[in-house]
Amino acid sequence: MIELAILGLLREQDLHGYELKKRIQELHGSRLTVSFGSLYPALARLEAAGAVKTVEARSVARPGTIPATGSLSGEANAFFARRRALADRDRDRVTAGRGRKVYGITDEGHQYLDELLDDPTTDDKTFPLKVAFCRYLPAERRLELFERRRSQLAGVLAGERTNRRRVGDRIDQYLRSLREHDTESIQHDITWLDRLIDEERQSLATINRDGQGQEDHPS
Amino acid sequence: MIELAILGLLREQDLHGYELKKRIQELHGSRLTVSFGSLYPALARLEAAGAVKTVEARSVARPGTIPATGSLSGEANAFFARRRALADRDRDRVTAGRGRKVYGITDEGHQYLDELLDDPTTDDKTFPLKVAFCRYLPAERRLELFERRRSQLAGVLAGERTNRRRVGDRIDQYLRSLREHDTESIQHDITWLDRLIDEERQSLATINRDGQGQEDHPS
DNA sequence: GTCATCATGTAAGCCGTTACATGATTGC
DNA sequence: GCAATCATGTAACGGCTTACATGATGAC
Repeated sequence: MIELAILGLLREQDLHGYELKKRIQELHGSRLTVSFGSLYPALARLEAAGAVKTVEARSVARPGTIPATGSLSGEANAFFARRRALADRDRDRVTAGRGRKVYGITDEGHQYLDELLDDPTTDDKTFPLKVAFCRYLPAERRLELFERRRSQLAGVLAGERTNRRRVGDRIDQYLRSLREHDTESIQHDITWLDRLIDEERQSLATINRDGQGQEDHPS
Repeated sequence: MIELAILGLLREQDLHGYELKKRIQELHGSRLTVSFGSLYPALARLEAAGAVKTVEARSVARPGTIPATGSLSGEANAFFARRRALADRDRDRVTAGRGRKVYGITDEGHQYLDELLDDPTTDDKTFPLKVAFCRYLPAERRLELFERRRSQLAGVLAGERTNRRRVGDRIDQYLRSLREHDTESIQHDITWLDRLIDEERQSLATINRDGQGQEDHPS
């Protein structure tokens, strides 16, 4: 779900395609790689659908300007962004040919992102991506997301146990080792999810106790 | 690589498509699912290429007969197989229409499987499948397979460390948790591989010391 | 006699890739 | 001025899925 990745990243910050690609890899440690051949058409699709729009027309590329990489706090970041914007205006020449196309998310895009996050599928590919952007979900739905994935993995584990009984022995050592490792990996995932769920429940309880219901939903 | 799965399974035992599908799921605990829409064309492709052949013409389906599921030792298994084969001959009627098509691997198929296992790609999808059938590799190449995967994962881990430095903070708690969990998962994989590599080296050393070089290569 | 399961196949389509083509900018 | 990297795009193709179509067999 490349669109989820794009919208999730754009929701935080305007970005151009090339930078988006890098950020997508960063999200999920190179397990999630997208090629330009799928990224650019996806951006075009999203633009046609009105979910994103070109924020800054083709302009001269100057690396480091748009991405605003770095660990600045909100205020400082905004300050430097303003300074850069001014500097940019002075130096921008629309040279003929290609330049950056910086995309931003629209209101429809926000809505679409919401839908994508709300979609109940939580497979191995989609779930990590949803976690990466689950901060944009209200706490209740985030909790549901974690619990849905947990029950799914628990199901797989149960299936493997009955499976092991069916297949029984007559299995070679490497296959056995692979299966054991699989089971351990899934258990590791479940343990992680349990921690996430627990933390989420605690924070929910705190919010309810203190009566600040909306605080977690910066939509 | 559905062909690897098919050939790997057929190398142990003749099977028909429907049963193959179930066995493929079993291999890698439902992470690897194939649909009939890809399985049957793949079988047709492999048959056209001469890698597999139809062992038993379309006959009446009688579950449990061909698959020979169960945990029987080699001799007992062979005995019952012979008994079943006799019974089958008596009862086989080629009813018009569809029945099972049981496939077996050919000499070319063995060769192709060898090539597939030898191919150096060890991505998340392919590697587990190769481990599932690595018993068909000579010990040296099996060791190489494990080491190749290990170094690949080590690379990912190194990349993530530098990555973490670049991105720095300004990362939300869920994304941080996701990344930490990713790192742990990869480390878990590496630990597993280290165990496999160690065992492989020990067994190789034993073989070399006892001078039975060929014993591990039932090709 | 009918329903679930077993069993094989085809067709349309989705989602992604690789390979190709183009050009701008930066550092040396 | 030349190479590496940044940057955007297109076209062909690959592999797999879903949905559809068909039919046999066994259990009740």
